[in-house]
Amino acid sequence: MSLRHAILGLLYRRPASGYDLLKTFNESLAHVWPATQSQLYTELGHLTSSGLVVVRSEGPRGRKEYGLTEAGDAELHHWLVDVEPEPPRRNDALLRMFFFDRLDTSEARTYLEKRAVVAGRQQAALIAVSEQTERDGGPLSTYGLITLEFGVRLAEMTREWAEWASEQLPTISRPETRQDEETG
Amino acid sequence: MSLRHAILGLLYRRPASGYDLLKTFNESLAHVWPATQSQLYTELGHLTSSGLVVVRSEGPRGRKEYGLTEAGDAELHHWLVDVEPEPPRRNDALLRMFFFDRLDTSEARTYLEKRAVVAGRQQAALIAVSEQTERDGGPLSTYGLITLEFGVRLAEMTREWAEWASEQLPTISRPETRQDEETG
DNA sequence: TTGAGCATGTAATTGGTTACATGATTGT
DNA sequence: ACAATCATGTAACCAATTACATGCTCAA
Repeated sequence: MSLRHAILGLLYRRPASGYDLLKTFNESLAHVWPATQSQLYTELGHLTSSGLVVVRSEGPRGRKEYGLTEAGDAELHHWLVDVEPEPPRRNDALLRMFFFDRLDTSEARTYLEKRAVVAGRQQAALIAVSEQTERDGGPLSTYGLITLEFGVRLAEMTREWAEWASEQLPTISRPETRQDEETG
Repeated sequence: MSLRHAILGLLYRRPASGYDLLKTFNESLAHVWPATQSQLYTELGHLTSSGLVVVRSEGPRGRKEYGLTEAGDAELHHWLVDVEPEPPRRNDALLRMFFFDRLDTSEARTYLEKRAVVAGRQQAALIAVSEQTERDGGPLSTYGLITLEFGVRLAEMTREWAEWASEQLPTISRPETRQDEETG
């Protein structure tokens, strides 16, 4: 469960309220680890109970500003260096490929060409963000740029793969015939 | 929710019991869409209620063999061609990168070098599986090979990215200092 | 006769999403 | 006064994981 670590990581930089964290999640972390308002407030409660964060100060409108405790700081470091990252377990796009023998070749080709176009657009968008971040500069952006670069390379790889895949398709249209038929 | 579609896709090839499906999930689908025994039996119940699958025959030990209905077949086709695949939303490894300014350069380098090694091993393993599948042949393996190729390219890209990233690290060790400290 | 493998199901818990509910402050 | 935004919290629901629970069949 990395949500707790995402919160610890943000609080390491500066103390923040649930409301502040939500904005950061939506603006910066949305594409690597989305979280909802509901989740954040719940998790801040859990983190407080387990002593990893603490309410530093209370402000207007019931605002509670959280900060890391020493235990929270240690847990963040432990997670960063000692815990093996879990690769994503599920991939909707790849799951489909397993069943493409159900389609005829022209349907499969249409699908793969669309994947290539979408990946190309994604790549262009990420490059734009990347260049903007670079222009804005600042030493803190180093790791942001490294993260973005992964996205750029992933999009590029996906586009190339989809183009390659559509060339691998059998040239004759051969939708497999069902063995038997029944209406539920 | 793609589990239902994974089940439909497998049942399109041949009728199967929950037990059969579990084996196929563990052997073939584990890396793109894992599912547990519990999930499969529950989902087969839902699919039956909604008329997408039907019990074709019952065998020894209470075995129930499921097959697609016409509605199930239509739903599978609809999903394959009309529904945009959802890209994975969460990436544990990338989330870490956001917080790497908390580490000093040597810790970050160690981490990234390990990523590169792991990705390289992964790539080798997938190439081996790929070559074996190719040798075993059969027209049904076309899409299996396309899926595997994605994995190979992803691993390669990850390795290259991790190597590149470790070169981007600032040369001086500069762990950010905490602004303030408190024990919960 | 016994153990491996076949075969199904339910319960409890966790993590995530959507929706509901409420209210305070601040700038115009 | 009013709207925008700040700010927190809970409830219901869904998907996934782990654990619990039971029993049959077949081959050695």
